[in-house]
Amino acid sequence: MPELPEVETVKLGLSKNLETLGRIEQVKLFRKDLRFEFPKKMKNALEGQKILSISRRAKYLVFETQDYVWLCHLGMTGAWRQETGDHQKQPHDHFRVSFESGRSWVYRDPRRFGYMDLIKKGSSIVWFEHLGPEPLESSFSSEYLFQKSRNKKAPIKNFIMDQKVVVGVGNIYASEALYMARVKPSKASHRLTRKQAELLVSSIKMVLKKALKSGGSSIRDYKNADAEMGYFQQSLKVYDRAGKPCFSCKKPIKKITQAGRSTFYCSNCQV
DNA sequence: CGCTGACCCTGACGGC
DNA sequence: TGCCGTCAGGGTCAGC
Repeated sequence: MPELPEVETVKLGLSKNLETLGRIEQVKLFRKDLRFEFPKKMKNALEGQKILSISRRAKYLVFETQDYVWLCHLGMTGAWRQETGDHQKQPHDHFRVSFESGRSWVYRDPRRFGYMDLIKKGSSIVWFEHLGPEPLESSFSSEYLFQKSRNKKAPIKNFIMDQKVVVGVGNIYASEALYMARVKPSKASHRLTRKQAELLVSSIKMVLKKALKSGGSSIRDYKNADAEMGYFQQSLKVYDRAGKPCFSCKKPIKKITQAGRSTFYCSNCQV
């Protein structure tokens, strides 16, 4: 679930009525680790703090309190749930913060590929040090991608999924953007033409923006348990459509494996 | 340097 | 019905 657009949507959801949340009254860890151990100081440090803002960098949620930057990466299956009053712990609930207002946030993550970290404000955030530009910011330009891809032999799909190149392009949107730009995923990055770099950059931006727009509904749907399907079926042109006809030329969509991940493309439309 | 495969973990799904 | 293999949207790392 946690594509960049969904992390953004989670951010917006948690940001609602942030000013009426009040201080963090209690932090509860239901286990000692997710992908990594929770910071030892986490509970003590956060209790009494107030969440001042929520932002996003790459696929990290960034909670700013008076004294700390609290990071949360959702991994593959991480999700936040907002609750009011008393609630029963559900399977795979690992973490809960309760606020003065009586509201609480519960982190659930079946596969536990997510993680959290707590950094004293003013300290450098190591997790962010080697991240490339945000895909929707102007610094991610065709000129940037073109220059960056010179002398890189890696397939273009791997290249755009490399967080040092650009953040937030996941496995689904990599395939989708390459299809939109009509670029073959296996193409060596350094062989990308200027024109293709332009098309690819605008495709990445377009695909993410479109997903961002339907992101809200995707999250609502997600809670309704069956709407995730609807979201996928409506918006994805190649992902998970192996063997099905290309919407443009009707030839069957191909599925290959690159760097251990599935890639979907049209061998006729993409060059 | 770049690529593959293993790994972290659980659940869903399809085939038999 | 149930068991088993495969795969999943993220990311890192050793090893070739």
